[in-house]
Amino acid sequence: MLKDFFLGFVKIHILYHASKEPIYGVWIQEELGRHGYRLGPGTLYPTLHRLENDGYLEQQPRVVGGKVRNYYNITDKGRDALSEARDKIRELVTEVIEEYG
Amino acid sequence: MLKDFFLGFVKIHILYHASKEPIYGVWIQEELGRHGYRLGPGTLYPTLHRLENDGYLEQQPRVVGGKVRNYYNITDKGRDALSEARDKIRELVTEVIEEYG
DNA sequence: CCTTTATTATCGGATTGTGATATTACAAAA
DNA sequence: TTTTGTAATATCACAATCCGATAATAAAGG
Repeated sequence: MLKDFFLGFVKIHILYHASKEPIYGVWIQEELGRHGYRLGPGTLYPTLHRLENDGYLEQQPRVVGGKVRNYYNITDKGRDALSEARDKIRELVTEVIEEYG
Repeated sequence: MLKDFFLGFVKIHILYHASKEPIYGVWIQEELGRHGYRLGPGTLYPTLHRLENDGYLEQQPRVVGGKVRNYYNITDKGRDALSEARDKIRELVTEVIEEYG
């Protein structure tokens, strides 16, 4: 079910949060959990790496409480993708959900 | 880009249209094109087959103008998935797009 | 040291995505 | 009744992705 329909949603959530402030793995995992998306590390980290590899995010490791955390910031390309995603979401909403039409 | 974020959107569009009336390959391909989603037969048909295989759609072949067309209807499971998708879309909208918040 | 805790990394196999190409089946034309 | 045209669907092959399970890392506290 996640895979079938909602992994794109998850990626857009990630871009959105990264556009507000730097994020890191465990934090975004919990944030996604609050939205009902439960993904394990085997899905989460490859996804972050791919978003980075494809140029949507960039890494910025920091030491916090003695532990290294890989913070991610959104890139310009990521902002563009987020902007396009917003358009597509609006379209989807007006098509599929009547109340916003 | 399609693959990275929007294939779930495409599948939800398909479920939505199949919930309104029976659809078939070329028609939904053109309909998706109107929304800016261009997918070739190598993506479209396996996607339809998978949706059928997973129980979201069911086939109903008809002969139209002498040609066989595989019409697809949505199933109960498909309606459930569409309903869940609507919830997730609402959530995504209020989170990612301020004007609907 | 050893243990705990937080965080990130990797592995393996099944599934999926996709461009290119082939197939089907009927209609119309020859 | 063979050939040609055409709308629609099917398949192939290979790369990319998904994801549970498991491992690795590194610092803090004992």
